[in-house]
Amino acid sequence: MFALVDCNNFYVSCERVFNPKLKGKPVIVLSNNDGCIIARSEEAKLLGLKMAEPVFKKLSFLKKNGVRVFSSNYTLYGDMSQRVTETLSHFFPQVEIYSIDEAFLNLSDMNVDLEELSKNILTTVKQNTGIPVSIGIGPTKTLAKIANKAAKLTGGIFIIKNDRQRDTIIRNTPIEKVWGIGRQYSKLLIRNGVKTAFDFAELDNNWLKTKMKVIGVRIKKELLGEPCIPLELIIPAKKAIATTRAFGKKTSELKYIEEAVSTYAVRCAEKLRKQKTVANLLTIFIHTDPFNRNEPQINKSKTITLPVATNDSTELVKYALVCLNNLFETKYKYKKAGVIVDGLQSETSFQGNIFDKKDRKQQKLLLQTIDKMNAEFGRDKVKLAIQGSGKEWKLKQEKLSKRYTTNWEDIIEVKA
DNA sequence: TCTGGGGTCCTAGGACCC
DNA sequence: TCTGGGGTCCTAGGACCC
Repeated sequence: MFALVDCNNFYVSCERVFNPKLKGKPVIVLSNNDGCIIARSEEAKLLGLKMAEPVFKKLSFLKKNGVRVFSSNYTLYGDMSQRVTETLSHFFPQVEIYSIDEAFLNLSDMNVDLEELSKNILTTVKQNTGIPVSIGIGPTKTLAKIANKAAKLTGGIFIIKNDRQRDTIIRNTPIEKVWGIGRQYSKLLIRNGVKTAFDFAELDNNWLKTKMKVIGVRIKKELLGEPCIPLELIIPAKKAIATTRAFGKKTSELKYIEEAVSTYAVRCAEKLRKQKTVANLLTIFIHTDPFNRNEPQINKSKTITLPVATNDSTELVKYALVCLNNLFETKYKYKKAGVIVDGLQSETSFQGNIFDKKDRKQQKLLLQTIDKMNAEFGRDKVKLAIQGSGKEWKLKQEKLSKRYTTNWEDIIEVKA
């Protein structure tokens, strides 16, 4: 059996842990740049606020209904996520961290009453971290996901115990709610009369294979209780790393875009060094604001193969700027840029270049020192001059809460 | 005025190898 | 009139996830 533990309205719950006044009130958390609604408390959902809704369309509504609004605070959420995972790891040897707010558990060798176990998890996680979670249990990951959805309506726990229960629950699961069925497949399936997970499980394998390839067949098996997706216990190294952002305000100035792109490249280099990999492909993209129909639009990208795979900030910045200058045209107002590194290989064993005469030892030492200083004194305390101040393009984050758990200055004070 | 960011997997098709 | 067979690797594009 698999369990899926899912934190309820995770980002909102994180905010509530440190600000109990938010309990019982409608609360939402916004995406980067304070753009869209990406987390909602139950009260906010009841008000009819939708996921991914642009917040500017709702400003007066939010005010009228006393909705509390927060910018996303990933430093806080990341740390809280780790605390939840730690608690789960005490219970179980086999935990797969599936996302920032979800974990799969393997319950196969657990000789205990699942109901009791689930209750225990619920209360312990709540006690240790302050975060409420729901648990869905089923014979496959796909069914555990479905059970988890049901758990949200039944007090936090739902267990699919036998085939009869499985049949009932998949009959009541709309096809678009199934893990792995997105918008496009939903449309296709509904067109073909497949409305529920149960309908899907009855489909002919050949039809499935032509329409949805191996993925479709796998989902069908999972829905019928045959596990095809194993627990991933080791977090695999990333195969690509991206840093992409919309600017706080639009700009036509190459200088500012250079600052932003350099900063994104440095960020990618830092992420590469952290997982001890080097990249040999670099992609830069820039584009205008796709929502503004009145302005001329442009959306360009350029990918280059680096002469030697690297995680050196200065080198990535150098090539990123070459690409950018290649793409940039003065007449547009740019809204977003991004840097993506690809073709990642291990730092210690990658394909060299016989013409490369550069001494990399010295440079590596320098980068390690910078990483250490920035870890201690704060991001970008030591940075490249080209990165600039960021005040022309940095994110809008007007409703940011404190970093309660990772920053001494933000720690909560108790007055007695 | 204002609409997020960061990933993965699968497949088809072309280039290339012996 | 007639020109092999069996592979791998890479990339772009489309789907998905949170």
